[in-house]
Amino acid sequence: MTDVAALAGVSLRTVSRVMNEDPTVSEALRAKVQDAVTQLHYKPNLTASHFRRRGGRSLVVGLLLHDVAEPFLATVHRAVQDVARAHGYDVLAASGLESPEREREAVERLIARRVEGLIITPADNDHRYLLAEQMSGTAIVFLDSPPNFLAADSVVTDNRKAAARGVRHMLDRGHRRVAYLGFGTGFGTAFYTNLNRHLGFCDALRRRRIPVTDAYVRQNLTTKLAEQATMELLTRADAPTAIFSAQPAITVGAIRALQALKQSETTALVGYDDFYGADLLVPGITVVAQDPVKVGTVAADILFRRIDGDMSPIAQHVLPSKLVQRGSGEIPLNLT
Amino acid sequence: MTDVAALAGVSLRTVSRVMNEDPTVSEALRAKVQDAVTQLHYKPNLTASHFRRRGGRSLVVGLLLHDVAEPFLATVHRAVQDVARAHGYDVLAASGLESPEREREAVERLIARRVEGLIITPADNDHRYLLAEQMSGTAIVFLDSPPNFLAADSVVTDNRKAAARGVRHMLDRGHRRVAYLGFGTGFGTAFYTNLNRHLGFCDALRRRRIPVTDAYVRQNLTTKLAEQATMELLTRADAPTAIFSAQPAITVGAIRALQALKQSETTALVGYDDFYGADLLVPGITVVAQDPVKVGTVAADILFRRIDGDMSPIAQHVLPSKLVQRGSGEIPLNLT
DNA sequence: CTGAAAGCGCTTACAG
DNA sequence: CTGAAAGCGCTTACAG
Repeated sequence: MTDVAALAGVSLRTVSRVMNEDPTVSEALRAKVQDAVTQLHYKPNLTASHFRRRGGRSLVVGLLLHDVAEPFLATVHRAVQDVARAHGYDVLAASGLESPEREREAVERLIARRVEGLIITPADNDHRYLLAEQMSGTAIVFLDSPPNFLAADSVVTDNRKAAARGVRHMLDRGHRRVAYLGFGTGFGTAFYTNLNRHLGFCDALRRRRIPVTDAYVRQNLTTKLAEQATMELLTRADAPTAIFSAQPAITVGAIRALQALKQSETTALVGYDDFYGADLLVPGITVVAQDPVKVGTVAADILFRRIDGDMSPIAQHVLPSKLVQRGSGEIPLNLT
Repeated sequence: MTDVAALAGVSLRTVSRVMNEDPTVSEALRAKVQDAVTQLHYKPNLTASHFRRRGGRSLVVGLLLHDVAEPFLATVHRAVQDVARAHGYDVLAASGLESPEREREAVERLIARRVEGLIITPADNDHRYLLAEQMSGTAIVFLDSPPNFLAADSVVTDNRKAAARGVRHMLDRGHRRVAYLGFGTGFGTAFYTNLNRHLGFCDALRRRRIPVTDAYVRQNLTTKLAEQATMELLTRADAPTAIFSAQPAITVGAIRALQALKQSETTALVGYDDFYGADLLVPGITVVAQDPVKVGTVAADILFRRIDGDMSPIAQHVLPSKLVQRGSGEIPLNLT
């Protein structure tokens, strides 16, 4: 910029004004500066400019996800990007939060980059470490599960109600032996969402006065383990006739087992959250699903409202899930 | 940092050394500084530090993708993130490159942020606008399709060979009437990859002395349009008995049509690139697929090698695709 | 409407 | 081993 000023024969300040499209610059000077800019291939340095700017606004927000490649989160990411762009912000995303330590490390990194806001899908169960940052003015929104030991906005789904609804859907069709295939225990979002989906499962059974036992409950599953668990459950004497799966990865494992056992058409299956191809399977897979675009958009909207100075009380925003009937969940109990 | 120095009673330089874990600092001073840091809740400002650092290294690379939510690209993104993290870099990703203008806008933005490297899935057909940036030292790697009018590294797939192989797979099973369902014409990657896949399709036919006509070729499809095109093609008198689909979104459309016509088990289908659930369908969908993790890792490796000063000649890296047989591509010609 | 100067939070030769 | 000073590329009161 100094070079531009020198070549154009004006002061730094004038160049700065031209670059920022300040209207109070005479046309003649503007032209001279523009000429110098093109001659020197000058490109503004956003880093330097925001660094110096009032309040040191970086025009960057951070997004912490377990994995940007996970389809649901990838769609959330895109939605956040779109909102950010509309506000003139860029988004710095980090993945790989497989442990509380990794979450903190990634957060530190983003804080060091002076992001103005942070959207977090938590991997940790204790967010007091964010207090100082929050007090220094950084907006923080939690996604998928609320923070612990910290007052901050969050955007979550009605995990419990939605799961109950999915299970009830199968109970309505005569099933009484329903399996629950769950994932994480442990930390953060995995713990929170799985817990609530499991509670919803229990709610549905209890409401129908079906004894809630752990006999049909399997936790800590992956795709592979879900396949094995399903095989094992379905080959028991008192095998479940319906399955509720808490997550797409697990649903896929269950489907593999059902196909191997040739029971896809006879065992009811409802999964939590939609996945690509679910409608192409035979039967189509019935799911209770959240809308990832909505989740990302709402979270980003709240974040930018806070960044813009919104001081309204902190809130937990609960988004509804919807039941998508495709066939697998409508399979009735077979009274042979 | 000034505050920390004041509280610890040392100079700025000493604080800087401690923060950067410079070993030539006495233990006593280190302890004093650390105390001050914790007392003041001091957090280093990466922006300022890299801003001042030799060469103005930002430790950020930019990643331009059509859509971070697209499953293939989301996985590429994750791979790039992982490599970047290993190098101590963050990645700034931008989506929504639906036009050459948007590509340029996004690139300008990243340049203004002084990224040290750029990985681009091009939407434009003319990359001369990047020349100045390239000469100023920014590493640039193209993904999915090579640059035009610019000498830069690229990581692409053997689109033509892989498509030919997929088509040949069906010809080997007796088919002679094969349809090609393609996507973009127009700009950038969509144009390049679709063109080469189509050429591969033609290669395979020609090698078997099957006349290459446009009768079974449909371009510019989306999922919806692919479904319609497939319906239309299969209800003709001389309907094709095999289908080659150039992209997952299109493959899904074709599958819908095949299911609606109850011809999933009788019409051969091979798709380009794998997709979630392809192995769960009945029949499973045979695909020629690239490995997105590999694509992202290779591109990032090259980028960081360039950032680290590698001056070896610019190269086009061609990654192999593999044929994944799952059933749909092995359906033989039915000689009724 | 424009120029000269200070300063954002750091790092880095330069002395000592 | 450490301090005082300059400066990265900008913006912003302060004068004129």
